[in-house]
Amino acid sequence: MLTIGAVARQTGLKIPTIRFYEAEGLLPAPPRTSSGRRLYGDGHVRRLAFIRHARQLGFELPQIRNLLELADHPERPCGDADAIAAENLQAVQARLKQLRALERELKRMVDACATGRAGRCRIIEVLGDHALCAVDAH
Amino acid sequence: MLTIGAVARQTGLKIPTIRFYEAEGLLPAPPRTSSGRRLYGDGHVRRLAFIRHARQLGFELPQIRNLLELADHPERPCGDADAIAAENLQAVQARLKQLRALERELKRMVDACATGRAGRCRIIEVLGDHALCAVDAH
DNA sequence: GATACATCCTCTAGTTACTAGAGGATCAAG
DNA sequence: CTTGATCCTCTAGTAACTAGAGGATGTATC
Repeated sequence: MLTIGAVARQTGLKIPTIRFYEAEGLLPAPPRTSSGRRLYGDGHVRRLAFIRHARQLGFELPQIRNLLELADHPERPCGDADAIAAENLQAVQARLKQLRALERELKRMVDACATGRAGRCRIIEVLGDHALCAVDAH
Repeated sequence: MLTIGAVARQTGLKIPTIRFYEAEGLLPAPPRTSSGRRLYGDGHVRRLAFIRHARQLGFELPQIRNLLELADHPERPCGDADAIAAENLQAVQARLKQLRALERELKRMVDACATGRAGRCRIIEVLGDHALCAVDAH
C-alpha cells in the first residue's frame, strides 16, 4: 500500500492532480488510514499511469473516462464496447498518421544537419496539411 | 485574402482562438481592412492548421512556439535547430510507441468483438506501462 | 516523551488554453 | 436604406490542472 506521495513519484503526477482525478470520478476513492490518509494499490497506480499517458497523447478527460469505462466493463453488450473501441481506434490512427509525418520531417532535419546542409524546414507544411487529418476536417 | 470567419471554417478553429493565438504571438498579426477587419493569406492558414494539429497531438503552446521558431529560422546556427529537432523527435517517437500499443489493443478488441468473443480489455495495462514511456518516467 | 521536519489533509485561489457573450461597428444583399 | 451576417474589443466563464494557506499526523532523533 502506497501513500499519495509515493504514487505521485511513481506516476509522475502531482499530488493535487491525483486528488483531482479522484474528485472527477476517474480514480476510485482509495481506502484511508484511521487518520484519513489515502492508501493506494497497484491497480490505482496502473490506472493513473494510463490516464497520464492518455493525456500526453492528447486525449481529453471525457474521452479517457470513456476508455476507462470500456476497460472496466468489457463484458457489456458487445456493440457498445465495440463502438467505443472503433471510434477511439479511428482517433488513434489519425494521430498516428500525423505523428509519423512529423517524425519523418524531424528526422530529415536532424540528418540534414548531421551532413552539414541546413535545408529548409517543412514541419509546418507537414502538419499543416488537412489531408492527413482524418478526424474532423469539416 | 480571407476573413477570420473563413479561416475558422477552413482550419476548424474557433474565431476567438485565432485571435488568441495572435495575441500570444504564435500567429503574426495579419493586415487589416480600412475598417479594422483582419485579412489572412495562405501562410496564416497553414500556420494555424499546424498549430491545431500539433495541439491535437498533445503538444503544449510553448513546445509549439519552439517548433514554429525552428520552422521560421532553419538557417540559424545548425546546432540550435538540430537540438530542438532532435528533442522534439524524441518526444514524437515516445508518443508513437504508445499510440501504436493503444492501436494494437483497440484493434484486438474490435476484432474479438467481430468474431463474437468479448475478451477482456487490456488498454489500461497497455498504456499503464512505463516501459513504453521514454519521455520522463523519472 | 519531546522536538523537528516531512507528509498528509481540506479548501481557496491562480494558471493555461481556450470559449462564450455583451455591446457596438461594418458589410453585403435585397 | 434596412436587415442579417460578420466583424471588432473586452470581460467573464470553463477545463484541467497547480500552488499555497492553515492545520493535523507520521517518523526519526535525542
